[in-house]
This record gives sequence, structure tokens and C-alpha cells, in this order.
Amino acid sequence: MTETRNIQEDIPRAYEPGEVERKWYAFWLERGYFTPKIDPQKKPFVIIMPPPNVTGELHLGHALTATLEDIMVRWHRMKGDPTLWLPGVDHAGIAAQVVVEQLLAKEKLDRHQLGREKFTERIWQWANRCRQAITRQHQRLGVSCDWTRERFTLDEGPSRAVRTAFVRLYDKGLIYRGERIINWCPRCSTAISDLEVDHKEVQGHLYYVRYPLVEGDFITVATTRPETILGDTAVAVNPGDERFKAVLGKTAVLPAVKRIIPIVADEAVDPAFGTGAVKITPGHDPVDFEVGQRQGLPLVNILNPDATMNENAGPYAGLDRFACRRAILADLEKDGLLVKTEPHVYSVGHCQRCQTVIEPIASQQWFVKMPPLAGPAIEAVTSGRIKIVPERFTKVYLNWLENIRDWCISRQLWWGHRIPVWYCRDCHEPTVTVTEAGSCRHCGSAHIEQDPDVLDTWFSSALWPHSTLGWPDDTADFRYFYPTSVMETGYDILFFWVARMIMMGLEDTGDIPFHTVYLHGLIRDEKGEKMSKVRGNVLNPIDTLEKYGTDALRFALTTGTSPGNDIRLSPSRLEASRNFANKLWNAARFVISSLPAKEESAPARPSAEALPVEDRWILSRLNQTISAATKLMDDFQFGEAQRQIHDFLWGEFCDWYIELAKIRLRAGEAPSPIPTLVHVLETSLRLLHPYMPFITEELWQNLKRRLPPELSPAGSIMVSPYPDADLEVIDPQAEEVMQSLIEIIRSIRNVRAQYKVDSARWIEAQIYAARLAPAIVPYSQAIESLARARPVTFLDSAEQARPGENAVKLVLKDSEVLIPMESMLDLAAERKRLRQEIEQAQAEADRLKARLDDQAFLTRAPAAVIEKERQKFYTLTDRLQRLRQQIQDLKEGDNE
RNA sequence: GGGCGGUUAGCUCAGUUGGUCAGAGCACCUGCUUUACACGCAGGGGGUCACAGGUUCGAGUCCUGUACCGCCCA
Repeated sequence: MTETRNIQEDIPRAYEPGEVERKWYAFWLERGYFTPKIDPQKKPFVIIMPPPNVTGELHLGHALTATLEDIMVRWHRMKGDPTLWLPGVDHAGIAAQVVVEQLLAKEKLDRHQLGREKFTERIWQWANRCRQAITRQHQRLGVSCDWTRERFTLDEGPSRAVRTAFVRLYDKGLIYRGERIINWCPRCSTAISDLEVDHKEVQGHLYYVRYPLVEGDFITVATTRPETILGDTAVAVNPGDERFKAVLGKTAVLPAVKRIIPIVADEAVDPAFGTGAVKITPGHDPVDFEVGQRQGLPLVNILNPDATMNENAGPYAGLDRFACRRAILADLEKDGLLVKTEPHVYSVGHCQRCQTVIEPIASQQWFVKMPPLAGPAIEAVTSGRIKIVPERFTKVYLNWLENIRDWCISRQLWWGHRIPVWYCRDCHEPTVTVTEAGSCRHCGSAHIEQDPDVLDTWFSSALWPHSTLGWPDDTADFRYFYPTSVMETGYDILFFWVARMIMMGLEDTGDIPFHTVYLHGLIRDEKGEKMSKVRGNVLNPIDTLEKYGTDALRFALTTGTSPGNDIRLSPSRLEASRNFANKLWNAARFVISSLPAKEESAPARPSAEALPVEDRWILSRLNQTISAATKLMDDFQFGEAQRQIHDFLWGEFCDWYIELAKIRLRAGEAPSPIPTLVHVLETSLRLLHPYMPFITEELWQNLKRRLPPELSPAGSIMVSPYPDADLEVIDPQAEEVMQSLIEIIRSIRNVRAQYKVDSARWIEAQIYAARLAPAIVPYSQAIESLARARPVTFLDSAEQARPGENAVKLVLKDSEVLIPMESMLDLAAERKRLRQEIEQAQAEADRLKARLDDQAFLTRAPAAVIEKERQKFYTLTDRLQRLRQQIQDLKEGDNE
């Protein structure tokens, strides 16, 4: 008994997460639980973590990723699968460079002043600090990933994978260098891919400008970007446009720079736009570039890399692009060439990283030829080899791949994987090799120079599932763990990353990179806004978990949510989760404090026979919950699985089983409820562990310490087996009895509240339990203490249940409860209540009757359904009859 | 312009083979210092499941259309 008291003192009244979390994470790490053992006999479960960027700290999106992946990983590990969760970090090319450039700017420096080497050194310093912070944050979240296998995209292995993939694609003709229109960010001073451009509708103007014809007269064109006039090399009209038949073949004089340009016919021109005649700027517009190719027009680049005008802009050289626009408009106006200006809404591309207006520029860049890679990636999904969850994203994925365009992969940055190409100054041929080239492969010259550019970060990310496992080497990890099981990430990077991983995985390894793609939603704030630093509504995951506890944060992020849907995270949601953790804590505190001292009697596993109904009931409910939760998890419905575990623990175990157990414990009745309390708690902890790892470990260890070792042989809950539903224990009979008992207790409580019976007062209850009587009678003590009813007596027949004096009669599903009213009775209120109840029951009965009279229903519906409905109807009419009798009795009583 | 998602209690959202489906949390109201828990307990009010059609014996759930909100692609 002394130990019991100690335990109560040992365990705080409220769950205090901080210390518990630190303690168990260190314990898990030290035990090496996160590192899988390769067992060729077993199929592994593998997740490669989406690598966070080394641009700062983790946000709640990362916390969601980490939680969902940890749930899957802990679950599979407990199921006995060799489980690998491989963590990593991404060097995040542009993003990281931008961050460090901003830091430099504060020191009044720029990267050119430092030079490439010094600059990359600075980024390395930054990246290393970030990596440490990210690791610490991940560990606070409880992630059970294998830190011994952690990878960084710039590590030797992944870097060699990048070069190898590049060379292989180049050799197959799938990587090429060419002059194409690319998206140029003047601020980042690099090309970016189509996906990295945000298109925004902008209120601008459509300017109508007259181009004088050499042959006399004018032609008027409309443009939104008048500064690009300087790069025009033609005017085009639609070949079918009768209005311009006469000017075809003539030449125009470009305003400002006086270049003579032809007037050509091209199908791409929309006769309905502007005047029907458009200026063609092949160097600065993707459509015009194609027109230029078709028409054999020259390319004129008018911009410097920083978006100031270059020497081709003649008098405007040196001006910023927007200043140039104003200047040229003023000049056109002055020369009478600006016909009119109309307001015009059009779409302008912005750099996703820095929101600078991007410039389409014709430029020499490296590209991946995508259609040959897209084909197999489409097949992998349409064939079902890769499944996307939720399913609706399959269409989005396929649609993108079916319309894919070549991918510009070179970046004019200093941070990233250097393009493995060396140019020869003598023969001008490129040498493309995985290892550092010493001489030109074509002429042997030593006068070679490596391409200064780096690759798009997403190029290395695309290789992540295989490069992290050792590819291109034939490693044990690669052989065992590839293809991986699940790729879990946000739906916002379906194209950026997931699609490219599938393409490159198939291309490099001949096999899919993962079997399932699980896409989660975006985290929003309580107002539904996307969290962003600009809006200032970012919740820091560490602050949040310190306030509410990691388990509460994890629970809040993943409960009541469904795949692919956005999540609003509000303080009230976090509070509710924290409260659940505390509820569990206290339930366990009760169970543990109820345990006898170790030496006295060890609680055995509950034996099946001779168990009281409530024990059979809670075991039945537990196993149904296990069964449902497991099924849901198999189906990636973690939110719903978690909700059911929550409801079981709170609504059934705590609210009813523990309350009933208290009565037995107090009375010292045999059999003791302790084995069942322990069993249900211990099993539930394991069931819940993947979701709330810390509190479940703490409680489990606490429990284990007080139990005989054979009951819990594992060293940690995270390596003990995940519960398996035992269908033998499912007991519909016990559930029926308990349901009835709960209904009786609730109805009495309800009456007490309705009649405002003082909470301290005992009221009498007479119960007629009909066929369930034998099962219910033993619960008179329970009804007494849970409904505060005394004396509780049982009636033998419905006839007896007729109140001879004023009494409230509660007509329930399988039973009736009679409560003598005496002083507490308010007759008018009681009649009103009865009338309402009759009304409701009558409406329901009418509905059922109509259905049962419906020939169509009777002939078409399955027999079982008809029988069920009929049964419902009988039960209801029976109840109605009894209610009517009761209101009648009440009237008689009233007359007395 | 094309595609997708959402519209369910005051708020935030679950509801995945059409037949206890009308739910949860929060908020609200009424009681409660009940020896696990006030981060709690007991009870209560509150919804024509956006709208209009259709399929079905039966629709929040399937189909068509409309409206509004949001996202993606072009």
C-alpha cells in the first residue's frame, strides 16, 4: 500500500510534456531503435523524407510531414516490418543563395565582391548551421528516422548520382544545350524553370503604336510592353486577315532605333487582338520566338542580366526596363506615333522566390527533353503500379505529364551541383563526364573550362529516392530498400518533385521510386490564410509544441483531417489535443495507482470466462476499435483512425469502464477489474503510440515498471507489437447489455437535470429490464452510484411498472425506469415532456409505416433490410403504446 | 479558357463500398470543490447536410445543372 501512495505522488496530476519528451527521445536514440535491421526474409517499409531546405527553420508544414511519416513508420516498425525512414536536407539552390545574399547585403557586400569561392564558403557555413537547427527541430517532433543514414543533397554520394544521371541523359540525347526562351529573374540573375514562375493578373495598358512603312503609310500594332519595340524584328499579321493583304511583304521602320523590319504572315497571330497586327520580338517572348523560328527572323536581345537596357537599345541603353518603358512612351507620344492607350489586364510572370517580374529572354541553357521521360511515368500510374492518395490527384498528375515541356535545368548560380560539362577552347566541343575532366575528350586539349552554371535543385531532388540509397552504386541498401513504399509530401509539389522523381527513378533504375504517393494538404491559420512570413501569421512548431506538448501538436495536425485537404490550425484545436493527452495521462494515473504492490498479486491477463459483462464489453469495444483503426490506417485514413481511438479511450474506457471499475475496486469485489484495466490501457497505448509517441512511452514504461516482466517483454513501446484485433472477443451480447445499462443511467441523470434535482439528493428508481433483466440486475450498485439513485429496485413485469402514484416513467429501448416523483415532481412539465416524446416517436413510426406499406420497398429492398425496418417499427409502436399508457396514468394520478 | 476541391450545428471540420448519418471539437446554457483528470464531470439547446432537378424502394453519400469561395494548369 505504501507503494500505491508513492505512485500517486510520483505521477503529476497534469501531464508535463517537456521533460518526458527529452528523456524518451534520447532513450530511443541511444537504443538505436531508429535504424532498421535488413532481413531478406521480410519486406521492408521505407519512406524517404522530403528534405527540408537549408534556408532557415522548420514550419508547420514540415511538422505535418514529419508527423504523418512518423505515424506510418512507427506503425510499420511495431508491425515487425524492417522499417527505414531516411532523413535528409536539401541545399535549395536559389532559395539558400538568396538568403545568404540578403545577409551579405546587410554587411554592404555582394557575392561578386566576395568571389565564387568565398561566397560558397559563406553558404556552407549558413547551411551547416541550418542543418543543425533542422535536426534539433525534427527531434523535438519525435521523428523516428534513421539518423545514421541522413543525407544532404550536396554529399558526395548524391552529387555523384547527379553527375551520373546528367551524363547518362546527355549520352542518350535527352539533355541538350540550346538557345530557347527562358524565364529570367533579374534579381536572382538566373534562368528559372516554368514551374518556378508565378503568374499574376496585372492591371496594365495596351499601347497602340504606329510603325511607319518604308513604302509610305503606317501600320499600327498593340503591345503591353512598349520597351520591347527595341527588340522587334518583324510585324506579323494573320495570313487570313483581309485587312492586311496589301501590306504583306512591305517593310516597316522601327521607331526609336530605326531598324527596317518585314511584315510577315503567321498563323499564331490572333486577328481579334489589338489591331490584328502584332510586333514580333523573338528575343523576349515565347510565342514570338517560335514565330521568329518559322519566319527565319533574327534575334535581338535588348536586356542586360540585371534588366537594364543593353547596347541594342540604342539611345535607351543603360536605362532600367521600367524607366525605358516610360522614356519610350514619352518619345512615341512626342513623335505622334502613340495612337491610343487602353487599360488592359494581362498576366505577368513573377519569380516564385523573390517576386521580381521575370523577363522572357532567349538564352543558351541546358534542357532536359521531357516527353520521352514522361511516357513511362504516365504508364507507371495508369497501370496502377504507383497509387496516388487521394485519388483525385492522379488526373492532375497525368494532365501535367501529357502536356509537358522541356525543362530548363541550368542556373546561373554559385550554390549547387556544377554542370559536369567542360568546353574546349581549341575545338569548342563539350566534354561531359562524371569525374573531373582533365582534357578535351575530342581533341585532347588541356584548354578546357567547366560550365560555370549549376543545376536546378529539383534535378538532384528528382533522384532523391535512389541517390540516397546509394545509386549509382549497387549497394545493399539500394537492393533491399528500393523501390520505397510511400512518398508522403504536400500536394503543392506534385509537379516540382513527385512527378520528376517518378520520371528520373524509372529512367535511372528502371523501376518506380515508390509504390504510393500520399499527398497532404496545406496548413492554414485559423482564418484560413496560408501561413507566410509576410502575413506574419506563421506559427513556429517549436513554440507550439513547447506550449501544448509535441503529442498534442501532432494530434492536432492529423486528427479530423483527410488526405489532400487543407488544415486550419487554431489554438482551440491545440487545446483540445492537449486536453486529450491529459485525459489519457489521468486515466493511466488512475490505473497505475490502483495496482496492488508488486509483491502482492500480479495482474494476469484477463481470462475470457467468468468476466463481468462490462469487462467483456470493453474488451469487445477495444478490439472493434483496433480492427477499425487498422483498416483505416491501411487505407491512409490516419485522421479517422485517430479519432476512433480517441473516442474509444475517452467516451468508453474513461467515461464508463473506469467508472464501473471504481465501484468494484471500492467494494473489493472479485473478480478484480485490474487485469482488464491494465490490459485495455496497455493495448490502447500501443494502439495510440504512432500518433502520440511520447506520452504513450512514458505511461507504458510507468506501467511496465509495476508489472511482471512477462506481461511486457519489450524494452520500449516503440518496439513492442502493434495490437492485432482479436475477433474472438467481440461480444454483441455484452454490448447490448452495456448499451441498455448506459441508457438507464443516462435517462435517470437526464431526469435529475430536468427536474433540477439537487445533485446531492438520492432519488428512487424502479427498473423493469424485461429480457435483459438477468444481466442488468447485478448492476444495481452501479446504477446507484453513477445515477445517484437509491434505492434501486427491479420490477418483474411491465404491469408492475405502471405507476400507481405520480411517477416519471422513462420508456427506453429495452427497458423502463420508474421514478417516484414525490416532492420533486412538476406535473405540467412531465406531461409536456411526454407529449413531446410521443410526438417524436409517432413521427418516426409514421415514416417507418409508410415505408413498410410501400410495395416498391417490400419488393426491391433486401430481406434483411426490410426485417430490420420492421423490427424498428415494432419496437417503436410498443414504446408508443407504453408512453401513451403513461400519460394516461399521469392524468389519473393528477385527478386524485 | 481547361481542370480540381469546398459549400454539413454560431465557429472549425469528420462523415470512402447509398439503408441508426445527421456527428466531433470549440463556443453557448444549466448544475457540480464526486478520493484519475476543472486540461475535468453530468445534463441541455442548436442543422430542410449551398440551391434546382434526376437515378433509387431509400441520397449528406451517385448523376446533371446553377450559385458562391478557393486552388492548379494554360
